[in-house]
Amino acid sequence: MTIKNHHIEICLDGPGSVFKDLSKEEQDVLIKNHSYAHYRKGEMIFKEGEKPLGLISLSSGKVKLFKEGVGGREQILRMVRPAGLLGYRSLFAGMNYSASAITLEDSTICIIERDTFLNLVKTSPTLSLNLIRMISAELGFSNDRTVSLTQKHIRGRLAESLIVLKDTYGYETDGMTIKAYLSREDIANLSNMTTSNAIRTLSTFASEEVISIDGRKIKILDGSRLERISDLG
Amino acid sequence: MTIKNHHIEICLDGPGSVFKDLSKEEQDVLIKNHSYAHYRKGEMIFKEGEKPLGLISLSSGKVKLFKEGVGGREQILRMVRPAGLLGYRSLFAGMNYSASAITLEDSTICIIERDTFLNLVKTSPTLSLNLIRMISAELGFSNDRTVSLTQKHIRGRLAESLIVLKDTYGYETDGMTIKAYLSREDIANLSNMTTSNAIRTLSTFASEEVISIDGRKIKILDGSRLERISDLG
DNA sequence: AGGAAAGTGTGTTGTATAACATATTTTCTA
DNA sequence: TAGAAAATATGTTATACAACACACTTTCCT
Repeated sequence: MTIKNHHIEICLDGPGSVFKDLSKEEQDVLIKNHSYAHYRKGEMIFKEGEKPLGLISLSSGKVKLFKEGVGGREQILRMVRPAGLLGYRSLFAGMNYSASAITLEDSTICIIERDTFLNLVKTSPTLSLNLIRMISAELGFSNDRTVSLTQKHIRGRLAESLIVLKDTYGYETDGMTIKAYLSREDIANLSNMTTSNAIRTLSTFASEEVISIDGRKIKILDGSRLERISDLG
Repeated sequence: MTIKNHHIEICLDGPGSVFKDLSKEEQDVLIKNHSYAHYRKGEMIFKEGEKPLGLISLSSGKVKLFKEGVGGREQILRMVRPAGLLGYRSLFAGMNYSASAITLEDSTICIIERDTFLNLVKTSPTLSLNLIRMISAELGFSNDRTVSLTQKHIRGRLAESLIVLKDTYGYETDGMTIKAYLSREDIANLSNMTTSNAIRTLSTFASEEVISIDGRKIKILDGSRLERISDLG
């Protein structure tokens, strides 16, 4: 039996992994045909327009997936956490990447070779159903965000983004601090607003004691209030 | 052998159908386990929050899929054409509909019973791969739209919507008239703007001779110019 | 260590577009 | 077929937010 190293183990069995309930044999194929890579904080994993080499699964760290819009303005589409996949869309479509991925902290990825992955999808109903469910969920998220980002006002958009961050990365052990330390610029790009307005609105939330801020550390003091701000738009 | 009626035939073999290259046996299962329904223009097929009964495939007509946002404001997520699917996302997630569907003209749908569909997905790698490809494509579309709708200015958003309509429904035989006759309000809800601004901007485009308008009939006079307006934002 | 670069914070101005108002035309429907 | 309702059209006003300017602080290099 092949010995799983730590990185691929997380990619296979980590939270929400699409490979979770595959058979030993199927997982073995993946173990034998993967490689991995480390990236330091702020490094680019891939860039819009490049050709995908394989399926990427995040083993550790945090990654932002984003598109460049009008005038190079960045819109973050999704925040990725370990066992999350990157680049599968382009892989299935046989197209080049239509978004870029950059690490937010030191990260490790597993890369599963293109054909290995596609063949496994063809032979494993479990995997394909997991993939269908995962992509469907992401489509739902994307649709929700389209409506939020276009219709909600600044306060609502920022509140929603903080909730998204909390839901994606969870809390530190204190049960209040969001386990993600983004720059104000990234928070702005997640929320479709300028950096200035992200800074300003975060300060306002802090003065209203909905959150507290200490550098990049954000504590959610009043979750239900934050939820209400997000819902009202 | 089961005789295909006209409606299910389109759903199985129509343009972009995910059932297209299924085996005779597999298609037969669908033929035996489907029903169909007619809707007149403007009728609701399903509403956000309702429970999905089965997979819906559009056999004829046109349908808008939309979400209600802040203050009931409608955002059209997708325009559906024959052989396009509706409601699969909720079906896979086992959730209620998270968007509503209304016909834009008299339409016919085929309904494939929930379990029939899910079982077929489990046993047919062809179907699951087709589904994965289709959902991936839609996710790509959704991501693109998120960026366009949030970042482009009114002219760019409207231009893009006209291009989307043209790409989805094509031209009439004259090769200029968009084969879709939406209300100004629907065009606005597709483009994330108010009805007034949709009307105004359409007029401007007409006065610039990029398009011509005659009631709901829209002719694209200068496609490359329209493309440029869309790209510039 | 010391200078540059990046990130954070706050006030001011400009503008795109929503909101509103109202007229006209077209489409339903009883 | 008349009256109501919906859709289209256009002008005016209000405002949310981007854009800009600038000070201050932290982080990054070599």
